Amino acid sequence: MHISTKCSIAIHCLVFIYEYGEKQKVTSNLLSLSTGSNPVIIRNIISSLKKDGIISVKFGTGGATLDCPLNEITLYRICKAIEPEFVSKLFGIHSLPSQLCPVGKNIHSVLDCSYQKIGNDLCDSLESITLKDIISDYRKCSIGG
Amino acid sequence: MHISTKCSIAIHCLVFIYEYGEKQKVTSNLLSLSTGSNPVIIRNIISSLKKDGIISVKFGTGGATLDCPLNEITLYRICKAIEPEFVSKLFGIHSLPSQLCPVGKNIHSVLDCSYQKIGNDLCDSLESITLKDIISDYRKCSIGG
DNA sequence: ACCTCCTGTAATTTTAAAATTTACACCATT
DNA sequence: AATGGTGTAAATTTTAAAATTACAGGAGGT
Repeated sequence: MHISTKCSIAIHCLVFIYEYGEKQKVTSNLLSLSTGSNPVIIRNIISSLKKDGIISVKFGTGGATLDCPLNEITLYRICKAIEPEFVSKLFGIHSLPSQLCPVGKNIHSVLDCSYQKIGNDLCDSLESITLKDIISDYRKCSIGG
Repeated sequence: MHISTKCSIAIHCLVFIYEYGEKQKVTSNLLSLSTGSNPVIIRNIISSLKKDGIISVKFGTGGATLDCPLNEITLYRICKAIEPEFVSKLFGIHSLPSQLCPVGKNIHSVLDCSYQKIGNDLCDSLESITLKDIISDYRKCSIGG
């Protein structure tokens, strides 16, 4: 029901892999230290990104590398890879409206009309930002701080 | 971190009040039955909508009525009334990235750049839908089902 | 004046979802 | 065969949301 923290962690990982992946072996343990979250969470995220073809991981010996040009990796693609149903999960809907009440009986379809439109707009918005933009933001930020 | 179910319940209540508010006294108990959620949740939602001037409630004797033209009640206004910080809560961010890592140190600012843009787009989208649209969807839906 | 039905809120408990931890099979390199 | 990695499953802990309980107070009917 929200843009998951996993998505933020995924972006963190991708930035890390892009910036340091050629110099050193990027393991789930290293990413776990950098993000401050659990290695298993990292492995699950990495696994999702891998299935989508965004990155590839050397089996056995370990280490993740980007497998795709920066401008083809949109936020939409990342969110979708992490959680395929993220759009429908974005909206919380009360599950048991009364079927005896005319409003209760129809409220789900009514909400769907609006929520679908908002979901589509959100996807467009997520589609418009790529890892290329994010890397460029990162380089700007990391000069100062 | 998501568009709350409270928001869906609020919309449900507003439709109910608009459609039946003149014929009968709409109490929190009635809305609780129609939505299938707890009277206290309803009262809290009603209270938030009241503070925003969307509805008014007769004190003591009870009963809620719309206090505002339909086309001035946007989804943005409803979400904001229910949860003023809903935009920033939309995005989950891992809270403890390593400050020793250049990516970890800057990831929050980097994410903010993109998330702010997405948050703005979402607000525009929510602003574009009003209760007038929703009532009209409701009337279409309730003919068939 | 008193009873009833309602609102407004605080405090607690329950429920459900997310994240962490633990555990272990399997692969590649040395 | 020892080491350091991945890939998952299962159990536990943590956290946030929703429901419940409880009660003080207002307005109207009798």
